[in-house]
Amino acid sequence: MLTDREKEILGLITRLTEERGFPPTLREIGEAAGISSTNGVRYFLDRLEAKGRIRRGDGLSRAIELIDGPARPSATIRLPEPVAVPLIGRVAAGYPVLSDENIEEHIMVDPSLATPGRTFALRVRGESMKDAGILEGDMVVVREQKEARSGEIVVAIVNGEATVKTYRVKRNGSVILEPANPDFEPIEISEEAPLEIRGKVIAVLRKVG
Amino acid sequence: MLTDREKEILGLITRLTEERGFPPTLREIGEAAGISSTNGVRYFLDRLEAKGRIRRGDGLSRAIELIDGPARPSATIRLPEPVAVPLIGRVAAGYPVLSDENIEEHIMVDPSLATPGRTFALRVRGESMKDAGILEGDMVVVREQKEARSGEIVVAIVNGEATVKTYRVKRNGSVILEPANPDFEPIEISEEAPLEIRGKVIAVLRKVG
DNA sequence: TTGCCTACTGCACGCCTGTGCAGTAGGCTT
DNA sequence: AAGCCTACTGCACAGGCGTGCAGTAGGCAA
Repeated sequence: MLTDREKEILGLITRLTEERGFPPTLREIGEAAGISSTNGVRYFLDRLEAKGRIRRGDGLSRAIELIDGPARPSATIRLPEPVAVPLIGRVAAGYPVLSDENIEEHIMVDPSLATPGRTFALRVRGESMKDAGILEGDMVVVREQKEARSGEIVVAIVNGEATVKTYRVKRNGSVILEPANPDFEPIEISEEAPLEIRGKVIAVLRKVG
Repeated sequence: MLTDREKEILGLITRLTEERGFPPTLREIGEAAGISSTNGVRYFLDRLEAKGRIRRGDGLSRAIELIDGPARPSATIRLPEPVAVPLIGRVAAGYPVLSDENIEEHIMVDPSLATPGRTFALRVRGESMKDAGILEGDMVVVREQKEARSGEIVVAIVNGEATVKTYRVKRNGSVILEPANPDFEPIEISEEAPLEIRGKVIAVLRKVG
């Protein structure tokens, strides 16, 4: 239906509109597409309008209305494919983390921060990892795994309670969960307080303000 | 927060934008609101921008972006629609942040963390905001704006250099950019070192490990 | 009554922006 | 070789459109 170049131009218009909140002018499209003449751009707008992908206001500036096509027209600009990560309510002992009843909603995460698959997100409670830049209310993206290497930040269950801490194996072989805040004490793992690693923190997301 | 008339004007702009797919001009708003002078309209736009309900492009026609944008007719499925945010390379003085050559790539962000529109992301250099949970290498999502309220974390240019700091207006009216790390000194704003605010940090993203 | 805030009018200026018209060049088909 | 489609360049032009500056009028608080 659309030629490659037409798709490209339509994608550009969509991107510019989304980024700025209002549609671009002919010259702005031209600059983005590498077309120096406003009429080169107009040629494409006429075409896109004839093909029903946009509507235009006569003589008005920026009067480009996008008519949503069946698919996202942005296929030509390489937008990364986001990953849907389930946001879970609680990490409880015994229960599998990724069970359906446990999933409240999904958040979309850039693929550079999370891989699809056995990944979940949860909201951090408490200030115990403050000095690692993980604050109360932050969301952490966690890759589900049962083991970890020393120094990695993990989600684990000790004493029936879920917690986010740095996993550390000491020289003498003893294991501790280390907070990143001098106000908190490390948790020593013993036979009375066994460790259940649920996953490893791979990203932190925070809404500011 | 808004006066009755301000609400009315904002509602008008929202309605016009939704009806036509692109924002109105000053004169179109005036006609709809019964204001004969473009400056009557401009008065309200200045107010709405100062109150953070819209953002405007300098000197550009129809460059009105609604902050709590018009409800886009998105087929709301169970997954949230991610927002594409351009990741920019450098924030230089005098240069518009959101120019095409400046955009390296896009990252996808959950809509709860960023609204579509004039938003960009950049990578943080330095440890000066460590205690605010913003570490070296983190990506911050920034809403482009030229002013800020005291206490907000901003991206600004002082002495030709881009920086992320807390914007603070003191009792005596003097302005400082405050780091969140005792190893760094606050930057005092003076006539020799003027302040150029580029935007406000609205989210922090970090890849761990 | 002085001042400040809200809510405008009126007008000139000048860049921004879409339009009209003329033309070019490569690729493909006939 | 002619013709048509895609994909543009270049330039002049008129009016759209935001901006600057000057001014007005009512309400309300000190």
